[in-house]
Amino acid sequence: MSRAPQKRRLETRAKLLEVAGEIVSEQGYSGLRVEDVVARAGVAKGTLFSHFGDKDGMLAVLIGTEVMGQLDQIQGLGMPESIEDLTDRLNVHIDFVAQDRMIFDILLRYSGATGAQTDEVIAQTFMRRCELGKSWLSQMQAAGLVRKDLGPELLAEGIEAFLAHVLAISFCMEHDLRDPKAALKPFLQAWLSP
Amino acid sequence: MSRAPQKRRLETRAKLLEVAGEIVSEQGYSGLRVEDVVARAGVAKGTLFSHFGDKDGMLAVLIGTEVMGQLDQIQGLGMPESIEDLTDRLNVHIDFVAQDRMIFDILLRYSGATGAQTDEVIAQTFMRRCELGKSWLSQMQAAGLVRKDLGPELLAEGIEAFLAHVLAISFCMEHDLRDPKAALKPFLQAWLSP
DNA sequence: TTGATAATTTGACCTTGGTCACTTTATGGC
DNA sequence: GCCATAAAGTGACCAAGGTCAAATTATCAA
Repeated sequence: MSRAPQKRRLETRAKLLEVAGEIVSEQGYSGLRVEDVVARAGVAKGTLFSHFGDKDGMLAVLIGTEVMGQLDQIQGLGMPESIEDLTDRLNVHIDFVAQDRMIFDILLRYSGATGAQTDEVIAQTFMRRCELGKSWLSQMQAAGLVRKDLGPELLAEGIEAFLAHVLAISFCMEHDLRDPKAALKPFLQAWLSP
Repeated sequence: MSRAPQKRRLETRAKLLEVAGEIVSEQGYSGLRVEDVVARAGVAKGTLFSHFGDKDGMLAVLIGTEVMGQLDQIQGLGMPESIEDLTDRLNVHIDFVAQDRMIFDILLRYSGATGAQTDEVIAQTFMRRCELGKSWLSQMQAAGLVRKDLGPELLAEGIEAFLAHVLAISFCMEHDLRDPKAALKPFLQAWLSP
């Protein structure tokens, strides 16, 4: 049983995240260097690792926070009026992830985490999006907009699968000819139509 | 226009792959170190990079070759007799990928490659599995075993999406409670049933 | 206040993938 | 065979993430 973190530690953590966020907004996620972060934050390298475990751990917090904000945006919109409407609500997320392969990799690496560690922001975003999907889908089922022969949980998870798929494809194509947003539509139509 | 590679180069490449394969069978893909490979192969470090670009490039060849062998196995079996039969044929692949997260990462990184570079083994495996899926699915459609309202191409790609999804999930759970092979079944039943 | 204990931070050091100017080796025309 | 040129290979060097014993700072009971 460990004690609560001291104020100093919380400040250090906040400073690291603040500085890292600045660097990301200047140079993107791929341009982030641990050395740069600690230099700007005025702490030693080891401090960063004691806070986040590794570089990916820190990126996970940054990215998870960002995705949480996006979910806040979508949250209030209420039940989608159609499958297409539902699909369109994923565009914010697709645009965000598609901008940098590193985002996709980090999301993939931290998407599970069993939900045991409640401090894993990314795992929380997945759970939250799934819950949101479930809620929307069961409403849409009731309204006859979505097939009823499958449970909303399976449907929601399937959407996650297609979402990841079109994003993965978009990174594979060197000169990405394929637009992930357009690619998602036929899958969700096929998956959700009554 | 570059000339054909000299015999010496082909030998060096073969030696590197042979040695790397040995190390993998001893220590797994995650345990592979570039230093070890070049030491055992008796070449300089730069040589490896001149052959494969980077470490992942060499892993891609190793893994791609392995997957090709698995496809050879499945190839001859002919049209699956049911959706469950089809699902079971993916078990070899699932078992292989699930053994080491690095395999999954490499597959994801190289799965596209536009098909432009014909030397990319992994891109070829994806195309081949998709073609195989398409062929099976259109036969199964004709036999009334699979829904006919969607084209075999979309169905095959959807299977890829679910396959990647259950594998991703299996890596996320720390003490992987979920068996990816079992997890795949409901998705494919839902996706393919008439 | 003070000393014991735990939390936090430090930075020298390590590991490992990757680079590139240079050397060695092969090839083809004369 | 001899030389010019390209292919192949070399290894010292670099970059960047990650480690950990030691030092510093906070907390709290006596």
